[in-house]
Amino acid sequence: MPELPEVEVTRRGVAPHLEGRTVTAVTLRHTGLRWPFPADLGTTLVGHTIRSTGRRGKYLLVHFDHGTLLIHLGMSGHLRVLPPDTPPKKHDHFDMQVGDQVLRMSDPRRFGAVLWHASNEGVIDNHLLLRTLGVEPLEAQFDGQWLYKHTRGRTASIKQVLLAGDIVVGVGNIYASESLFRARINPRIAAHRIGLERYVRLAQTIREVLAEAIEQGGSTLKDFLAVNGQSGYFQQSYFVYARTGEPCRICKTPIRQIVQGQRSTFYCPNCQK
DNA sequence: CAATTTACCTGGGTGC
DNA sequence: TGCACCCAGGTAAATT
Repeated sequence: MPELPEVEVTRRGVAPHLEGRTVTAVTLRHTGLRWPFPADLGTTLVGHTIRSTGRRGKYLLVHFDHGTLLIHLGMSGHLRVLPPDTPPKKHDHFDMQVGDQVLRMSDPRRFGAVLWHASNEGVIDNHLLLRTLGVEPLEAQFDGQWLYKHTRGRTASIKQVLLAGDIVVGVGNIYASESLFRARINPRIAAHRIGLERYVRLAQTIREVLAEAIEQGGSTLKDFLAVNGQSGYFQQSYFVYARTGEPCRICKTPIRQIVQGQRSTFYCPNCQK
């Protein structure tokens, strides 16, 4: 499922095909995904030129002079750049033709989103879905101090607090488990009981894991495919995720799987204290 | 009131 | 072949 690295890999993949090009057509094959598609999206976009692309958390941003298109891949979405005459498949719900190519969004489970934020509604960071997000994990503001400061008074487990996204964004289920393993922190520990020293280590491993995953083209589990149709291979680097019962790569102890907040967590009971 | 928990959306995969 | 069930990310509602 697309987490921050997959979204960033997607952004880098589509950006050269989008930036500086003009939208010539929009095709919708469904009424919407998580939310209805914006009304008159074709009218809004056709004839307008894409100025740049960006990303906020797991939201892919396509900037125009008059507003920003927000694309969220949900858990099963992906984007491809294709020749416009490519026949659409069952779950290809959204096409945006740019120049002589088409940006096509497929999302079988339709947990994703395509939204429009007009410039006259204010800066994109004020968007209802973006304004409550935590800091970007790869930007300078995010460090051990930041984690420590914002976890005082948080009694939930560190795993769930990472996933919540209000302190730091983009750390989904896979990378939360992987980061905590590398930082040697037990995912069940209450966030407010973890000290500054361990948070410095955790911030560092979160940065490392995400940066590595981006370099390796993201992970491919189930539905995620990179823009060129090839899969990433970060999943080959997993230490704990989806390795229930398999020996820890460090100490050979069987990897344990537990449920926290209705989500699976994977960890090594020996390495992570 | 802020933090936390629960419910919800969808459809592919699994197991009976 | 069918079908109940599970799981996932992120939001909103409910609860503490």
